[in-house]
Amino acid sequence: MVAIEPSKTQRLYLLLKEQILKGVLSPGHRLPSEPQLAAQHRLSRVTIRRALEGLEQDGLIRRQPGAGTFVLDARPRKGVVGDLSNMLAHLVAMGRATRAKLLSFSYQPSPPVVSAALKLVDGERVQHSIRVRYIDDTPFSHLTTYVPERIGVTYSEADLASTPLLTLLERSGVVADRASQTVTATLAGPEIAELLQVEIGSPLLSMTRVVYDDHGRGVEYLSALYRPDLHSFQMEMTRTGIGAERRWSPVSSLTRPGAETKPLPGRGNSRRPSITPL
Amino acid sequence: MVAIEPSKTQRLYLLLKEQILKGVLSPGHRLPSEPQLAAQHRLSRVTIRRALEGLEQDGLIRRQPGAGTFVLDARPRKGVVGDLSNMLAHLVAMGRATRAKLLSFSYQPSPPVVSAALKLVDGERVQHSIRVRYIDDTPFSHLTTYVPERIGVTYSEADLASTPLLTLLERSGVVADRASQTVTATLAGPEIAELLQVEIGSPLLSMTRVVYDDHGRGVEYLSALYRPDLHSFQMEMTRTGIGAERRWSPVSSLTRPGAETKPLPGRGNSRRPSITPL
DNA sequence: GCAAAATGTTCTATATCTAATACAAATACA
DNA sequence: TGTATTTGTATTAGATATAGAACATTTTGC
Repeated sequence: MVAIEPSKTQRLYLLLKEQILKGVLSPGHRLPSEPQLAAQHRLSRVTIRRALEGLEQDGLIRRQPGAGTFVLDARPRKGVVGDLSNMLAHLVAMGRATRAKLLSFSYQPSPPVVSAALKLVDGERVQHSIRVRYIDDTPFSHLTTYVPERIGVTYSEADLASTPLLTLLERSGVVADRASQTVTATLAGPEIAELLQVEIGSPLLSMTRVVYDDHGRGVEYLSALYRPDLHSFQMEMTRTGIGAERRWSPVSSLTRPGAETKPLPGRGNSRRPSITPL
Repeated sequence: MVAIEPSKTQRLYLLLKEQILKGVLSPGHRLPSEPQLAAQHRLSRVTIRRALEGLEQDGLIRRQPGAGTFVLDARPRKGVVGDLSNMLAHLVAMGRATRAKLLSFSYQPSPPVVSAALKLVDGERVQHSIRVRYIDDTPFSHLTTYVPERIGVTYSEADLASTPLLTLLERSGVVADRASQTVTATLAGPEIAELLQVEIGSPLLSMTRVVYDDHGRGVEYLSALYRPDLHSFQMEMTRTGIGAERRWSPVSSLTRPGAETKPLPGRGNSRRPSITPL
């Protein structure tokens, strides 16, 4: 019984991809010839070529007969970079067309995980929904939400298909006050892969958020998956405290809808830590 | 020409491994039968079995003829959930033993990406280093850093192997003032996979951070990779503003070292928001 | 005890991966 | 203009991955 290993082709493909994206191999640089690569990695030229074909498809290299294989300008992520927490507001402000497809809508006993997070009594019922959100007709997030039944009944299936959940909640008188969110990385399974239009086994950003109202009661449990090629989670920080207590603290990341792009490192940035380190 | 993909066996193997380690499938839980899995994933039973064999070898499942396949309590080490920005300080505060292995240390012309981020003139030289950080002898982060040469010369190779880079910088009189960081998801290539002791093709949390001093000059470019089974990025937020301007704002997220719950990355972290309202 | 369902085992057949080789076409350079 | 080197293409052969099926053995549950 052998450990499960990836194919040699994929190994080489990932290796080269890594080096290119990482900048080890800079744009314009010529890769070793196929026979050379074959010798270096002790693989046949067929395998080398298959890996290069993958890179070519990714737009990472240019192959010129007779000349060689060259690294292209691997542009670092042209995607919509934004703070996941306010992303939707962002997109709307930027006038991007977003829509959500409702895949599932039901009332059911709360899964243990959700019960624990929202501090429900065991088996209490919740409103459960699964949505995929699109931006300009390309899927960019997969949202699974759980809301305590007492709150869930205040909106309908149609509401959920058209309006952000948080908006619905606040319309119902719920005061979203605090949230705790966790970001991790996962792999796309067959289902998710199809919905988000990525390959099975692709990396995904996974975010779990629990929202509490002003009484500290859990009102929403959200598990979201994002395509890392379309989004990344960005935040600004400042250095606060002194001595051993000196640490990074987040800065309120209100990204200005007008000001696209860069973290804006300008020293003249008057937007000082608008956050109170209290 | 088809995109380079991992084998179906490996795909399924990684997918299930993920779910188990993440707690989606809790210990004791019985997996669907092999024919069921085959149907769900549209694979042959042979393939299903190969993947399960891998998991069995890892000690993640127990297979009992006639009964089924069960998830074992392989909950590895308790995941250290923390804010990536202050993680190191955390760990130190918790008395965990961390050490870094220096894999590379050199002075070289700045890669274009780094030049752009740090706003260096093209070709300006930088101090480049690659480190792997261990906690209790298991690798948990892979760090690639670039520092402008004028600053880089203030510390030695030995310094870097023993002391956090930011500490070195501040010791040299650099005042780290602001930082911009971006979090995404990637896949582990062969090199990284070996260094972080994960499978090739495993998901990784990728963080890029640019640190600026009080004059707005870039002083450090950091590209870090984290194992999502050991760490996740957590933050607390509050709801601020009114009306259409109502948004999420981050809260200084100091995790209390004392609060040693059974965290576990991913879904189901029921840990109550442990912010210190100071 | 019996039937259903689960994993374990074995087999055949096909597709894909990989190696090895040969040759054509395009390019670079002395 | 050659000549060497490069990528593109094709063929052959063997190893491996995957699908599909049949059957044995163990367990569960009635």
